[in-house]
Amino acid sequence: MSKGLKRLKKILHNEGLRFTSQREAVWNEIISSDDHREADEIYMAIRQKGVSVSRATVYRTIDVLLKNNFVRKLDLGVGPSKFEHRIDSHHHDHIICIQCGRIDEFLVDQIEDLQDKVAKEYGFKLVRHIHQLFGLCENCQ
Amino acid sequence: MSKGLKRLKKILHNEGLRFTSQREAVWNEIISSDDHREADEIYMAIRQKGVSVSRATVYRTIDVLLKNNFVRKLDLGVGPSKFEHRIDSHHHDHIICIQCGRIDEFLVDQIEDLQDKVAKEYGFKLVRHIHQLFGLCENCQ
DNA sequence: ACTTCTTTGAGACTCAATCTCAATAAGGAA
DNA sequence: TTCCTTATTGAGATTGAGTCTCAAAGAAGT
Repeated sequence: MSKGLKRLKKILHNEGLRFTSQREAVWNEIISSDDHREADEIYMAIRQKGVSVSRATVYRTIDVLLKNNFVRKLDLGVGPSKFEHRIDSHHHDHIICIQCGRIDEFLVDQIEDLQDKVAKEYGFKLVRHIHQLFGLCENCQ
Repeated sequence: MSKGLKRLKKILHNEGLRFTSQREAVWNEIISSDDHREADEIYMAIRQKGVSVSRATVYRTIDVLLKNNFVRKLDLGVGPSKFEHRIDSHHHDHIICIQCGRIDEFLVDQIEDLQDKVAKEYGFKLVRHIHQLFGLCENCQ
C-alpha cells in the first residue's frame, strides 16, 4: 500500500470514518496534481477515469481532508472555490491574475511575522489568514 | 445640499446615471454608519426608515459605489459579503473573530510595501489585495 | 407638458454548495 | 463466511446570495 493511502486510512480512522472506494478516488485525484482546482473539476476527473462518484461525496470528502489539513481551500471571491493538496508543501499565499486566472504562490516570512504582531496587538489568537494579491501578470499587461 | 449628496450626484453624473430617491437613500444609509454591513442589513435599514426600495436596487447602487471607490466590499468566505463606506477613511485590512464576528481594522505600511515587492518579483501589476486575519478576539478565547 | 430613455421592483432565475433519505456497503462479531 | 449494525452514497431537492427580466414608473432635457 502506498504511503499516501496509509495516510488517508489514518485520517479516516482518527475521525471514526470508513474507508471507501469513493474516498480513495477523491484522495488519489487530489494528490495527483499540484493545480488549484474546483470541486467540479475534481469530480469530472474522477468520472473520466471510470470511477463512479457523486458531487456530494466529492464535497464531503474534501471537507474531511480540509479539517485534517491535507487540503487547502482557496476562495477567490468569484466563482467556485479552488482546492490544492498540502502534501510535501509548505504554507504559502497566492497572487492571482485577474485577466487569465493564473495563480502563483508566494511566501514572505516577514509578512507572516508582521501578521502575528498585528494579532497580538489586537489581542487576537490567530487561527488562519487569507492573503491574496490580485493584478495583471506579465502576459496580460 | 450636503457635501455628501453633491458627491453622489457627481458620481452619477460621471457615470451617465440619473439621480433617484432610491440611490440617495442607499447612499445615505451607507455613509450613516462605520459598520461592516451586509446588503440585506442596508436594505432593511432603509425600509425601516419608511423609504421604499428593492433588494435589486440596493445591490445595483452598491455596485455603482464600488466601481467609484466609495464603498469597499468585504468577502469573508462564509455568508453574505459586507460593505463599508470609504468616506474619510484610509486603506486598511481586517482582523476578524471567528467566534463573535467582531471585525477590527489594521494597517501596516511595511506589509503594504512587501506586497508591492512580491508583485514586482512575480512580474504582476498589482490592482488590489485581500488580507484578512482570522482568530479569536480577547473576549472569545 | 411632452418625449425619450433610464430606473425600479416583484419575482424568476443562477449556481455553488448542502441536505435528504432510501438503498448500498463497510467492517466487526461469531 | 455470513450476519448485523451503522456509516456512506447518490439522485435530486433545497438553500441562499446575488443577478436578471421586463413592464410600469419616473428623471431630465426640450
